[in-house]
Amino acid sequence: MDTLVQQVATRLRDEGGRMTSQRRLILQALEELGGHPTAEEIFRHVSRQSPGINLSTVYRTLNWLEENGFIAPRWFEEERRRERFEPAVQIARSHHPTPFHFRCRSCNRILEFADPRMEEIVAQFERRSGARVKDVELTLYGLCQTCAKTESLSGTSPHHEGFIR
Amino acid sequence: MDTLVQQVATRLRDEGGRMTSQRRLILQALEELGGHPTAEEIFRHVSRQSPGINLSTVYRTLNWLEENGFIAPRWFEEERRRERFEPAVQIARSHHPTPFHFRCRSCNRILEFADPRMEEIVAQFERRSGARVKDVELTLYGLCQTCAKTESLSGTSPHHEGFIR
DNA sequence: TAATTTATTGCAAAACATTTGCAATAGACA
DNA sequence: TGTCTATTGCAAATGTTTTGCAATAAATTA
Ligand SMILES: [Mn+2]
Ligand SMILES: [Mn+2]
Ligand SMILES: [Zn+2]
Ligand SMILES: [Zn+2]
Repeated sequence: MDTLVQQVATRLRDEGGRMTSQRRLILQALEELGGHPTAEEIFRHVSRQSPGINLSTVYRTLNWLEENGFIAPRWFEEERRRERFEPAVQIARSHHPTPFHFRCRSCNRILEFADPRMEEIVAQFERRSGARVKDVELTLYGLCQTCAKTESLSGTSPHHEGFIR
Repeated sequence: MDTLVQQVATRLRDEGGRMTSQRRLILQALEELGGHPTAEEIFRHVSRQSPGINLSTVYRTLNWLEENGFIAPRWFEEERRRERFEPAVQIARSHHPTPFHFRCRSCNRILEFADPRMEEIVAQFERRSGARVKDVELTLYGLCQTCAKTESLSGTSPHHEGFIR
């Protein structure tokens, strides 16, 4: 049990599912793309290998992978309707390795980080509220190092290029 | 300059806009509803007063209020497409009074909280990454006190009622 | 107060991301 | 190789938000 495809195949077999060529391609796309690709991006990637594949197949597969803990979706503010799926690099972990994100409002670059102090913040909230916290979503928005520099040079934001998506 | 309607009217006048009966109703709805209403909920609320009002008018007004810093949108995970607007209780502040949220996955109740330690977490991220952080979004998900109790009594979640929406 | 200007509205249609019903296809297993 | 049925492709539906446009009504002017 090593590659993503194999792990998924095993889980699939356990519940009477089938490993198909489409699912194999989508899993490879997740590994090759990394980062936080959208369903659309994954679709375009697999379409190069296999032009016949359908967008709804991508959605169905992504949903199954999510329900089975292989990937996790993320949402970033204005992108109201776009889902970005965590790469399936750390498989079968329900929690993200470095769960927190920073997103540059100028170039859309995403940085990941972790901070042990979050744990105490959550613990205190639980004590005070009586609630039981299962998941934590922390996202910072602003300008990445590169964009912050460009910004300060040219006065009011010239919306420079260098986009990631 | 005291009520929300008056503040908005002033801003409107400053930029050649007009205070309409529809906008007045929507602003009253924001005050009366409080919490984190959706566009749809605001629409239903104003429709009771004035059945002729149109959903797109609600959206257009909400967008204008957002662009002008009177309200702020929030997104909560699975509700992929629903926007919840912060009430306009604290007007003309670009930052939310208590910026962090907890949302119960069982009853959808939302609790708000603040924690001064977040500031140091953000500051450290800025130092290490070189990025400039403008906004912080922290959302916790889990079970509120009430739902946590019910849950523990009855074994596997019976998805009890008492919904907020 | 009436006329003028044009921002705003209601309406219907479009946009956009995602889901779903269904008949055809193709994995898995005997 | 044949059987069973999970999965696919396709087209249509869904749910939310936006947009074009002619009609309406705030605000300003005469
Ligand atoms: Mn990530
Ligand atoms: Mn809030
Ligand atoms: Zn940047
Ligand atoms: Zn609850």
